[in-house]
Amino acid sequence: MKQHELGLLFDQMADILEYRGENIFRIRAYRRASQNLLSFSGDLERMMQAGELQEISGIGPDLAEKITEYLSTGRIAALEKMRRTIPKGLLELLEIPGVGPKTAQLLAQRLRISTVQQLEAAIRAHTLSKLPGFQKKKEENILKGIEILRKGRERMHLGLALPLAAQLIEFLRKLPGVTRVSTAGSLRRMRETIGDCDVLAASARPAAVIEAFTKSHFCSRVLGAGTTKASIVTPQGIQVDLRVVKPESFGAALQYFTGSKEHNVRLRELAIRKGLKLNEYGVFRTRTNARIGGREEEEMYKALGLPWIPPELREDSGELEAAKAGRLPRLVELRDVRGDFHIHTTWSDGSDELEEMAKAGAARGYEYLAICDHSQSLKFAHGMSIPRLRQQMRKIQVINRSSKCRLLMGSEVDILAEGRMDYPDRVLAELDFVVGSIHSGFTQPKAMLTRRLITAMRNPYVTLIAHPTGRLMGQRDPYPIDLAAVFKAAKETGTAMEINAFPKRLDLCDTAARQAQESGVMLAVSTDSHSLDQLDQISIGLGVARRAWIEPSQLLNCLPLAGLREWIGRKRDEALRR
DNA sequence: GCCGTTTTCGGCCCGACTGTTTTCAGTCG
Repeated sequence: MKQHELGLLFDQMADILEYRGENIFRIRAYRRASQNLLSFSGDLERMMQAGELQEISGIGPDLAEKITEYLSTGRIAALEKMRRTIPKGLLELLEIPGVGPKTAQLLAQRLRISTVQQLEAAIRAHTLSKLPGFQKKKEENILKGIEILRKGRERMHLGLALPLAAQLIEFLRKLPGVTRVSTAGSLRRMRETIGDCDVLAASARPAAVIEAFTKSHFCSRVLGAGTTKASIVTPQGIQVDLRVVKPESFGAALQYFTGSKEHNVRLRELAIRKGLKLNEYGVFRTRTNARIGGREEEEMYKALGLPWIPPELREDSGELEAAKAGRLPRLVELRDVRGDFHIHTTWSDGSDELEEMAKAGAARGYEYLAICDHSQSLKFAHGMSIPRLRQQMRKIQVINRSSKCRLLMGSEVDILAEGRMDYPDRVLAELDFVVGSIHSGFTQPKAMLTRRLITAMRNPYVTLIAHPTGRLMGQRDPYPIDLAAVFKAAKETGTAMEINAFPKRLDLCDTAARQAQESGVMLAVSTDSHSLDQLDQISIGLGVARRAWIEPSQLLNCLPLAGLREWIGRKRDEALRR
């Protein structure tokens, strides 16, 4: 997680440089380094020791040195020095939407304002209007910005954004003159949280679409609307940005608005070197301004000599290099998935019956579903005693006689404080599929939690470690574990690691999952469904898997039933032979 | 501050919207 801390620190350095009005390209270098570190999935410490930090894109000699300094001392002297050159509290001003470096500079130098409170008081006292270029409207905008900042600029998770996006798309598709519609932005890239919903439409008459949109029931407040784009807030308080382009530019606009920004910047740099120019209207020859594509997204990449890159990979985290070398992964898709694991029913804390789950699995074309209700210790979730577990196993065997989708006899077994499992091995041996998970003792030190997980993985019957870091977005931070050590043990013991598809969990997260996949660990997407409809959340988990560059061969769900049984059996055999 | 199938120096992505000083700087994505 050091890369995350460093990413934030470099971003702060960029803020300060920007406030001081320094070289824009130097600022950009810090921003790019920040972004790349935030999405970096490798082992920073190891790279530092091997002297490989400069292999990270955007990291040169200077920043490599700053990273080394931070990893060894926990500080960056240059940043501390920079902080002393700006008024205290000023960085907070820059957080206000609508306040950039120029405004902050003006406020600090002319009115000695350097905190949000001071700024608010000054607006209420109308002292801002004394500044050049400040009138009523601008004051109002800043007040609105402060309000948004206070609300915490909440990002919503994908589970909320996807249904809204589906409704928006249906609405837009029905408007007269609209020929194509798509999500864009972080939503299309399947980021785990979304700042605002980006939607793109193609129409020969964009202004009419914008008007219909801002007058629709989706809109409770218009933040801004021109002839080709509009930003609104829905009654639920979600910001939606709509762009409308001519059909011949749809591909270019889709590419452009899907981002990420870093991916696009790299793409345009590449274009310049090839004598081309990219924008949201198409791809053009720089010299003649002749347009050579833009109706389809593929054309944009093709013009640069690249294959189409799946949106989930567009984070400037190696996808352009892979595309150039013809080594893009064949990402896992829903049609590769043959089953789901970690399913709860009325036997513990789920709300639907075994039979209904079997039918729902068959309806999705699944070969199998692993039923994994809670184990005996987890009283509040109606964890099952051993006799009750055996009763459920008998029931499953009966259902399997007539079910198209096979139910696997499984359990979500608590990993107890010392790494011992909540059922004895003789009981685990009766099960087809054992999920191990931690539900208690989250506050143990890192070393102890890590040892606890590794001990569980050494158990021959444990197939899968569920939600390995235990995080709940907005509620509980991940508990501290040594991921590299856990993945090493997973690889050695033949234990799979879960990508839990529950929208608040998404655990492993994208970067951790990529680290696991690069370590050669088998992964599994499971929905942790507690009801029938939650089985659909598999697509959210697959989004994470795709962001982690996972191919079908690296995902347990893609094995046919026989192959799955073989994979589970291999670990049991090898462990018992020792 | 980074980076290289034009370059180890001299470049570095592009456009919409807003408010306003009415021609463009500032901010955002």
